[in-house]
Amino acid sequence: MRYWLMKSEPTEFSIDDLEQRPNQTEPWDGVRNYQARNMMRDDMKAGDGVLFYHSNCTVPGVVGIAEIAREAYPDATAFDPEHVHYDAKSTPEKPVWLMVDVRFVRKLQRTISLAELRDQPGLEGLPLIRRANRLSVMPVTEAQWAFILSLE
DNA sequence: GCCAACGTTGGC
DNA sequence: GCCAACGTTGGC
Repeated sequence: MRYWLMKSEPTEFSIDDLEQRPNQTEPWDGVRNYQARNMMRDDMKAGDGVLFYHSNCTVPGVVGIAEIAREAYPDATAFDPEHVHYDAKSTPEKPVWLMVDVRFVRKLQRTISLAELRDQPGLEGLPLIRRANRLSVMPVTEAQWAFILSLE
């Protein structure tokens, strides 16, 4: 089993939105970065743990836990010219972009903020806290997972 | 294949 | 709203 951190802008899709979805499950569409796509395609398995991270908001940080509910499959929003995530490179015959389904597990009792994570000795290797990191999906080691959740 | 221009991310 | 970082695009 692997662990991940996935970013979402709460104004677009928040941990509360996920909790309220039918089956508490949501397709994670809109990933348009090859590195993130490759990790989803090659390494994400059903049951993997996900730290749900709120970005671009008042207090960016980890706000909840989710899990991978369905492994990578074509992101249909790329096929729709009307959709904001449309990409002409991707077709149903040769899909370029993939998504996974994510299922709600629980909210954290409090937000573990980016600022707090930056202050932790031992998290230096976490891609999230590298300067200006823009990956929206990134791996988290089992030790990092346990350590971050121990801060709760 | 290089690299400047451009667009996006995301913290602050 | 600003802007640094960085991925992508496209001219050459």
